[in-house]
Amino acid sequence: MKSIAVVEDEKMVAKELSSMLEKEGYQVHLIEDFSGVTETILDLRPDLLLLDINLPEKSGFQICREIKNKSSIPVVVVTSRDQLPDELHALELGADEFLTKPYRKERLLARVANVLRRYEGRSNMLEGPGFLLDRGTYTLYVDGTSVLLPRNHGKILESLMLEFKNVVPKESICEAVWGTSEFIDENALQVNLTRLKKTLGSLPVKVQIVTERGVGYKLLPISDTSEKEPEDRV
Amino acid sequence: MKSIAVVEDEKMVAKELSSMLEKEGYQVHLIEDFSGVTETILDLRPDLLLLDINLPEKSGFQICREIKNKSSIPVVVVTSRDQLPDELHALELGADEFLTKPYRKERLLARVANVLRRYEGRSNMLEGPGFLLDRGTYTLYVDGTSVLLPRNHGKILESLMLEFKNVVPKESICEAVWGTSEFIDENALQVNLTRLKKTLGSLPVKVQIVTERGVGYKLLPISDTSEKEPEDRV
DNA sequence: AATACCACTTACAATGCGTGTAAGGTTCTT
DNA sequence: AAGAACCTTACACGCATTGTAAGTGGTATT
Repeated sequence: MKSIAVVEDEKMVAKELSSMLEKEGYQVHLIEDFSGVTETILDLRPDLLLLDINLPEKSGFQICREIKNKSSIPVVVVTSRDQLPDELHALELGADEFLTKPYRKERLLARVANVLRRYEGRSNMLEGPGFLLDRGTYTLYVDGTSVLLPRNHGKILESLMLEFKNVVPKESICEAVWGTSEFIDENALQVNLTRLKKTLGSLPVKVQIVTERGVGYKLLPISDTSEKEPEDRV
Repeated sequence: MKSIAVVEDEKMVAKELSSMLEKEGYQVHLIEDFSGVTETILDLRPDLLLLDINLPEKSGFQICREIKNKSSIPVVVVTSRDQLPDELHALELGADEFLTKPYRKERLLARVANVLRRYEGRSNMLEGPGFLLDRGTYTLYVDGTSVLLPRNHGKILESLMLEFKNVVPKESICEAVWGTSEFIDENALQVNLTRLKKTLGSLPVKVQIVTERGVGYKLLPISDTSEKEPEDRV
């Protein structure tokens, strides 16, 4: 069952949306506490986000941007003002659909289904800056072409992407690659990491593996090697 | 440069659309002869189709359906009637976007850009009934999962998909797999074909390799083994 | 019905890629 | 300056993919 997070401040509308979507067979999460919306949504990991732009506390645009930055959850933006700039802005921020209130029930449902269908299959794709990683085959999509990563390279990249911008301890990576088996050889990881680095370096990928001496590794956007990013979250 | 095919019967509108899109940097193909529109479009292989629903000779819906059946060209549907059923119907037929006239220039351009961006990278994907084939790595996407085909299996499937439903002579397949080099061994193809057949058989793919005795092979949708399909096109 | 041709199956050997191991070099830190 | 952590390189093993070969099965034509 697909789950949908709904962010909407007008309670009446929220209720209506909720029941409409539930009747259609979706699992709905109404979000009414707007402090820390973004985190709430990221924790929920819904299959889709239905987002009102006009919120009391925080701009819907802001939320959209944050969600799109930190995840690849599809976003459908809803607004009461039929203002073109809003729509363009939302699409710029990565929104996948845009609807104006009042909307017809069928139209909304059709759009939602459309977006979900569009993202279908992309479910086991990890999204990075400028590239996609297929978690099943470790096919890397970058710049319109595709490259096949060897399984272990892929697993390493995968575990780094899952903690994007955060340090992943070497033990975690080993566990991800060889299963929870005890440290076979730390060097094995080392070698594979180097190989992966070389591969990534030869591709137009806007990302970089940075080693954190004594701890592990992290994946960073290129031209952002500075230490300003929050990195003390381990 | 992205190319866009425009199907629109009102000449004024067509001209306007055309210049608008060209100013934006697209290569526009205006289609004004509506006999054999579908073939014209398929021959053009545009990156996107901008399609008016209300046409004199043929229903836009029909065109949309045909294009979506025979290709994976993205379709943006435009209509003058703001009728919900139209929109739903279009989306059902696989249209990617829906716009009502009169539309704001920016909105249309934004939608077009959005759709094009969405299809980016999918450019080297071949689409079959219920699955996708990445022509770069021969990753097969089916039913939400992905499988990696060996290179030669992939090449064979690729050449069959490019002539979907039509017989591909054995020589053509050999050429596609081993280059134009002379028939190495017809048996090699035989063996690989069998292996590919087995692989496909073990996947939830709605497709089937049928051998055409003395000629070659063809790819057919499953539960359509009958001989009614046009197969004499070689 | 028999034959000849074509399609299929199976097994096996070879090639190549991915991988881990080992040894030695480099960089960082104290 | 020394030790620790990290990196590089080379090599050998193993598995998947592939082509070869030989033999079986099916079909069409006479």
